[in-house]
Amino acid sequence: MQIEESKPSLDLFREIAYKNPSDLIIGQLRTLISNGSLRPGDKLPSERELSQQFSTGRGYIRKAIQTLEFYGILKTHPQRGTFVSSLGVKSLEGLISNILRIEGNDFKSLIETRRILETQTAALAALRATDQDIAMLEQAHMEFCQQVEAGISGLEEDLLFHLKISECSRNSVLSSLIGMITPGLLQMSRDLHTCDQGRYREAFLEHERILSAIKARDQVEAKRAMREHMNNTKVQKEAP
Amino acid sequence: MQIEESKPSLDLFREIAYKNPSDLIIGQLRTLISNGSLRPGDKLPSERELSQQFSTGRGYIRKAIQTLEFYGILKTHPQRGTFVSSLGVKSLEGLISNILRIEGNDFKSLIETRRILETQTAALAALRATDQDIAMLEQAHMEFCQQVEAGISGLEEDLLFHLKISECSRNSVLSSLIGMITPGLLQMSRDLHTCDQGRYREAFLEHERILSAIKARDQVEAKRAMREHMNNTKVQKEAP
DNA sequence: AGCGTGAGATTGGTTAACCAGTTATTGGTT
DNA sequence: AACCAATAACTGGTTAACCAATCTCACGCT
Repeated sequence: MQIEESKPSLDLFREIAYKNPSDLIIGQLRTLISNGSLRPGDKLPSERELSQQFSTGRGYIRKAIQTLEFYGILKTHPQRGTFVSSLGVKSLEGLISNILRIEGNDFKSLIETRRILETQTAALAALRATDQDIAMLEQAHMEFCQQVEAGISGLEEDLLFHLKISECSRNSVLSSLIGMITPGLLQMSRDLHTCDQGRYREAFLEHERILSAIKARDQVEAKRAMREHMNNTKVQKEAP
Repeated sequence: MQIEESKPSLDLFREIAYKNPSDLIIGQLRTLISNGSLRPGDKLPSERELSQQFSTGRGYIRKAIQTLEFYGILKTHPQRGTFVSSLGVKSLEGLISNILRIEGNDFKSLIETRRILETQTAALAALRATDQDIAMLEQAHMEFCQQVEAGISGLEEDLLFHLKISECSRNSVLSSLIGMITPGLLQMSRDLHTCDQGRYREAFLEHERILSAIKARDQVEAKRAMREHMNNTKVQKEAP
């Protein structure tokens, strides 16, 4: 566990090692569940008891519990106590390990996932967009166009166009997920200067195709256009 | 805004109205960004100042900041301050509204999203699974089989099988996302008794097909098998 | 004038204490 | 013995105070 040695040369490692205390607590809770000390449906010890059992502040216990509740693993009733979800032990273990792994969201996975989400979202948008939605989309597209014409990067407007599409999909989960993974990508994209200026004119045309497909309610074409857009947008990093 | 009226007949509404204070703060921060009071790159006022400006506890400020940081909108440096991400104003607005909408994760969206994620994940697993991965998968499948044979529900093992597949996809983001949406679905599925006992035998066979496809490294077949599995698993609620 | 330097103010991080509501216990009554 | 009520203990929710690291800025030395 004592990863923090004398050489802070690689800051990446330090950032991984310096996990929030609450993440450690989540891990501890997982072992408790594995041990069988905490069975589904059981009531957790009080926050105070946990805090002194783990010898840490109660705030971290609270945060860990909130995280676990967000993922549906715990359920806390105010003034009554916190309870383990009625899922099975194995499921809980798997889920928690998944949660812990959420930090190592690497680059390629982000891009790949975005590709998947956006592609499907475009198809759904073509299926479900209302006339009002399409008007919104057109406006967003127009703003992007203006930025590109003005020679500005238009990265934000690009993102905004995609967010609007996700809203048109009428799928709140998809929309949320895209909103979650997009900022990181955008940041990386900006840091690496992935897109040269000429790229944006292409992107504009691709957007236009996507928009047309959605307007025409053509699912397969929307999907295809978005997939192509994603392929072109892909960060050219390992390309020789 | 004053939704909480005199009639608490519909508890659903109360639950929506009783948002965490931090969510309200997130909304406030959004208006600050919209106003232009908070421009990208700017340093936020100190947590204390914010807390008294919003007349609320500092803990809620902290929680809101943490949430916004998780989504990549803020970046906080210990002992230095919290800063607005260098994304554009419009993007920030769009993202935050997305975050606020994250609560209303409805049913159909969850199922639809799961279908999308799992389908693609299966294809990736077929592409990337190592021999060791496949051994894991087979063991998970076997355990599911045993549960079904024993007449037990096997809901947990079912989930575990899918989680293992997501791990095989070698895509940390996809894996995380599936881990995030699965518990809620599982809970609903259990509450509604979606799957009768006979269903599990079918599910077992479908799992077997998916596993075979992955073993054969056949992407399209894995995708197809998983899609069929999802179609059959789909909650039959609005079916006549 | 220019540059260190150190005290003070300010920051996010952390902990302890307080509050309102629930639950368990205990004592008395029937 | 059985039941009920009042009280004490305990719960999560919330706030205020403390801590170490950092930054700012004025002062003094060169």
